[in-house]
Amino acid sequence: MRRAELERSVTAASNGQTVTLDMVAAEAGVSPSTVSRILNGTARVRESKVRAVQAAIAKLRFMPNPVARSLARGKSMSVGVVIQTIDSPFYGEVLAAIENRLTRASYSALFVSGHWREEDERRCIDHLLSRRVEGIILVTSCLADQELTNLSRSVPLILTGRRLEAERTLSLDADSTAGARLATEFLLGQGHRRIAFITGPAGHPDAAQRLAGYRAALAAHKVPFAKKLVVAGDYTDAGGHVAMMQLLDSGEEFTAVFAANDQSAYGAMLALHRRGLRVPHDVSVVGFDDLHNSAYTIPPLTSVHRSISELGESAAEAMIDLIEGRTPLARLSSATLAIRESTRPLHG
Amino acid sequence: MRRAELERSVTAASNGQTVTLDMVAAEAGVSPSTVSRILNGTARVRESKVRAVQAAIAKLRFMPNPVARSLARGKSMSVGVVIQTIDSPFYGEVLAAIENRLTRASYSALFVSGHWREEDERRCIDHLLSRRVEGIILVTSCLADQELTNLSRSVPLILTGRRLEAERTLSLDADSTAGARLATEFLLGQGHRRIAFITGPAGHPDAAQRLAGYRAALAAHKVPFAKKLVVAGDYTDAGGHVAMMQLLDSGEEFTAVFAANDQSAYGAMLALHRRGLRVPHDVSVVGFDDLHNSAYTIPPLTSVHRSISELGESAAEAMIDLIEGRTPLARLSSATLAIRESTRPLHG
DNA sequence: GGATGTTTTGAAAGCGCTTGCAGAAACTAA
DNA sequence: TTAGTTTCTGCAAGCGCTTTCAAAACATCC
Repeated sequence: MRRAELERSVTAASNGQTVTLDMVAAEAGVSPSTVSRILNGTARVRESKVRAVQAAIAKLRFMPNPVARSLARGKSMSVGVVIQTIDSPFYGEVLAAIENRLTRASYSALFVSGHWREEDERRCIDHLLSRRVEGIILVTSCLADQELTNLSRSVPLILTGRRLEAERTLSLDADSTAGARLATEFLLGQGHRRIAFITGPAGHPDAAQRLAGYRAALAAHKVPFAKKLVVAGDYTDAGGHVAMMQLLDSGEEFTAVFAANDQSAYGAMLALHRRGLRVPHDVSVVGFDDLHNSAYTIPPLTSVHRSISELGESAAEAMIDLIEGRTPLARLSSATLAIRESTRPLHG
Repeated sequence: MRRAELERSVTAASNGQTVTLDMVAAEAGVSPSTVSRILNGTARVRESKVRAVQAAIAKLRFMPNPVARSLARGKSMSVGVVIQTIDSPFYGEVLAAIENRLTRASYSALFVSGHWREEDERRCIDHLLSRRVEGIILVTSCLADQELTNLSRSVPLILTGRRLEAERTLSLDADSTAGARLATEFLLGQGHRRIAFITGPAGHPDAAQRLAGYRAALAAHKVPFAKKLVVAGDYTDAGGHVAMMQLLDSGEEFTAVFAANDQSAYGAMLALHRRGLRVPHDVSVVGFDDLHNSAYTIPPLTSVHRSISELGESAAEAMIDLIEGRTPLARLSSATLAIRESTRPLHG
């Protein structure tokens, strides 16, 4: 049977001439329309013909040409996915999920990366549009609301990590605020009062939410917000490292730090390590995103977990709904905290 | 001008009716063929008409429909990219590079993941084939040589991390053997003699190369190969962790460990940490791939570096050459060692 | 058995763009 | 000015599939 599979692969592929629907029709002794109808189930066809056609299809190993199909139907069966950097663990997971869901619905995904540059992103979107994608999923975007609103007029949109009201547009906001609050409250609950925060890139809505969550938690616990404990990061390891160095240099006291994402936390932990501070003994660290890798850092990182693949799946699912005229129902399970070894009670 | 850009975006997109080449022709007062010729530069056209057409195109904001174009030309301008898991830092980097290069040549990439399962991979390939991709880049593959050879008969192939002779096929072997040898020799040079090795998944050609490189280095230095020092990993953090635990439990002595990839090394380092062994004080660790993250582990990991994005770019470049009938010249710069803080001279 | 109502089916006209072919135009040469 | 070239340019026929429309085939009923 191993042999058989091979056989199958070979013939399916190596047949020089491409088999067309017309050839199938000829072989089965029916008209092309009939074949098409059988293929798409768009009309009832006599059982005997169905069988004849199916036999012909099998014999010729016919595969409908999606390009022709797209042209005829005026639909491309593809959706664009804009991310900022493909090579980040976070985006990787999202993409995997999107691709997976989309493929199952026999759409295909066109990935493009905007590199966090407005201009690049605009070019990417134009590229997608010119490829006639039927919808665009923006996993984070640098563009202004106004511009996205306009875009939404020409193609359905899914936005993640951002809120926007527009026609045929769904914001799939993972509500980072709540997650950030959860993390901060956890630290507070462990007795920490001087909790530093490493931010995400300025101007990034999602990053703003995380800061907001941090502040909300402090406020709720009547812990004064100390501006000096907030240092700028940019969601990268390097940024987290620099931020922590700055913080340590500032002489400000703190017993815990909450980083706006895991990568920043990695950088921060390294900085602490270099300065001879131990995690969690001297400083507790919490991250956000719970990347796969975070269970294997030293020490394993406590982090806000928000099924990333669920986010991707939901986005894809919603996109399909939007394209096919249904009203998508977006429900994301809320964030939880993966508690590991990078945190400890203050006076434990 | 911010305003102007916006304007542009809007009109380009929101125009309800799709503008077709025929409309451009009408507007410019020429025949569709002429417009097409101007668009593709397939024939000389009177200067005055060229201008008229360009004006019409600009006025109508016409964008040629790639689907129609594909159908007419019989080319899809898209290439398939098969990887195993999209959500791994390594693949992420490769993809980014491939996407980047391909886009520049106005091809688009269709990514699919095979999840390390033969069957899945076969399905993916069928999917790509049915989408009429003009070539397939296999960033690692689970399939047998024979099957790939067959596949190569229907579409040009680029294989990375694997060697295969077939028509219209190029193996872009990053030569892991040399890299592995480099790493091992580095450890030997530092005085280590009992060097453990955590392998990649069994049956994976690339993993086999890494083991071969390790053995070659030992042999070259007349250090006996100790079977007991080789433990099975699977390229994941978890696998590396288990492998190291096993190794420690085995009671075998060693002063250094070389992991077949960075992720395994992360897992191994965590295992060492849990057992109270310090890196590099008690055990030196070397990884392979030099993921971005490896500069931020604790301690930062010494690792074999092989510009991943170069690999991706070259693969894409070669694919384009193959598709367009040129003979690709594949040159990959050789591996280097990124020396960081996870290793130290044995009697330093 | 013919009228009437239901399926089934095929012919043909696209979808938007490319291209071979041949006539029209613009030039050259005589 | 005319025949001979060399350029342009339009016509029309696809690319492979979908879909409308109406004819064909079959079933139903009085």
